Amino acid sequence: MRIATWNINSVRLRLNLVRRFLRKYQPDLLCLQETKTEDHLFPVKALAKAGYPHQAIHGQKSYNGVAIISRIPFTQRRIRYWCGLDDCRHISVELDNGAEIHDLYVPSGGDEPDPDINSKFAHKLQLLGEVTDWFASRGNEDLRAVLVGDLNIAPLENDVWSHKQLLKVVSHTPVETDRLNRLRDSLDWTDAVRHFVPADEKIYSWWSYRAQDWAKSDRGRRLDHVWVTPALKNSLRAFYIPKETRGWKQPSDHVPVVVDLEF
DNA sequence: ATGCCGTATGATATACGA
Repeated sequence: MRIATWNINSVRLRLNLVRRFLRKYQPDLLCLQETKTEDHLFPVKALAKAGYPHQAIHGQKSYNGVAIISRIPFTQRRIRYWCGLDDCRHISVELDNGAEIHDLYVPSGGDEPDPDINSKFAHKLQLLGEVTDWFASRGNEDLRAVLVGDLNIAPLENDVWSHKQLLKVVSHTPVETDRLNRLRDSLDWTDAVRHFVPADEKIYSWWSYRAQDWAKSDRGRRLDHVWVTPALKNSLRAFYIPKETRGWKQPSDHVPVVVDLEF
């Protein structure tokens, strides 16, 4: 089973890039974030025609939005709401084998890493806390679950181009990485990419649009993640971060993260 | 680290991303 996650930054604008990725990497499931479209405008038919007829979508106009498209069927589709908002940041499906796939889009958090003066940062921390409590509340060592998405935090020193220079930049501040570690502890999740890549090796999934030459400056961050519960840890087989998608015409600023599981 | 780049929208400026 191959699972992919991609913050697409408008699924309608980048439909052709999605199709190109699907053709080239053949994931069984693709979890999208920042689809930025209402459900009735989601490209249901085009993606079904591309081989992904099973779709769970939860979007709104302009902002956020998540979707799971699949070539294998799923039995359940659920949405969770965080911070009392219906702002389209979560959707999950359950596969025939009982595994849950959770697609999550964590708020970016604005510019100032202080919840007292920046409500976006407060929202980010609160949402992480609620997600942590929810997963912890359903803890069960047999739970087979995969959590993917744009978590908007680069937790390790080598998840950013300069640990020292980003310590006070939202996405890599200690308060955020602490909260993400607490979320990881909620179900003893395994970070699938770091399962394969040693902690001293730099690896990213996002490069700013603002760099003149994203590849040359290579000032990236690893904001997109695939985590698995202990019951699936031994099923991890491989990962791919198809960096070339960042160089495609009119790209997303995020690239996909792809994980192969044998189950 | 700051960028001044990219998305969306009853839009020609503004909010948001990170």
